[in-house]
Amino acid sequence: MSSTSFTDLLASPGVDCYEEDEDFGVSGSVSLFQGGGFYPERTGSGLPKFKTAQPPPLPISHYALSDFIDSPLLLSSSHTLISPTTGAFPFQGFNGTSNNHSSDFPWQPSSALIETYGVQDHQKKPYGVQDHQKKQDLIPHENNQSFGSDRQLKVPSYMVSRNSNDGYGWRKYGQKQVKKSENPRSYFKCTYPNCVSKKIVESASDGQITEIIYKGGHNHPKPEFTKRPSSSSLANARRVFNPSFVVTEPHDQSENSSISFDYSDLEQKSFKSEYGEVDEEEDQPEMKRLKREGE
DNA sequence: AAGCTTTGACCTATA
DNA sequence: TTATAGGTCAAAGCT
Repeated sequence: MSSTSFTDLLASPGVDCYEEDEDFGVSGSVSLFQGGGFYPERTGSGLPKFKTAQPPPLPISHYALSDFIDSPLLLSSSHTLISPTTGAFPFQGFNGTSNNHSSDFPWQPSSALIETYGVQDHQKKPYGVQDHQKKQDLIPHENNQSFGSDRQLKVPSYMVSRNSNDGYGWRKYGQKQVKKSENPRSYFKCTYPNCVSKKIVESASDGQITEIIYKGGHNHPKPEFTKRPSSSSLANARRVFNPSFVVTEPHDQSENSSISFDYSDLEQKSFKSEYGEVDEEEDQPEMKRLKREGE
């Protein structure tokens, strides 16, 4: 197991390229656990402090993905692996047989900075500088070829611009063309009252999500949705986003020294909502829209 | 009518 | 100190 390579994981039948969305990154976020828990980082004023959260000493993303995967830190602390193709956790031994009470936990611990990368993007453009350098380090180029013709990764624009179906409600509050990427970034805030969680979605012109960055954490449980999508197309559309892997970075220096991967906790907390209901839970506004259109 | 996206302007951090 | 880039605001329009 310790020799599991990125390629192996890619080839693994257990890796479902159509697994769920980036929220696994959220669920798999790590840095918040060792510090005593949830940390929507806040300044003294109560505002989230994102900029100061650059943790140079030991960001995971400085390591090769294979190292990350092989890390006993990761393996020993959970039953899970991050799928390099999906960014999802296979959750071995957690196929719904475990505690499924996702609603039992008061909040979704998604406060770590999470970056998920769409695979296609890496073959068409190299990342440039700084963080992107790190990203490249995490991407075994040999494996990029595996995604060569994977056109099913195309993501409808509504997915990109809305919420990428992680179960939370997101409202777009800005878009910007940034220099270090050829793709525009869309800025989203969680629509839940008083929730400071944000995410930045970088998407290519053709609608492919190339990167998602989560900032801040949700201070509320994931909304429960009861709607069941009848549209297979919508379901399919939702599935096409295929983050190649998840990188987490603690963005609080206080957490640099020890990065904990307590996924077991996360499993219990979020798995149901991810695997059990996530197919049913839709982008809430999107569903409203579709519903309206159907009427 | 509410909630969303769009988009230009503005603010702030960084080199 | 200044220029630049990234992030956010907020008005307007749309669904």
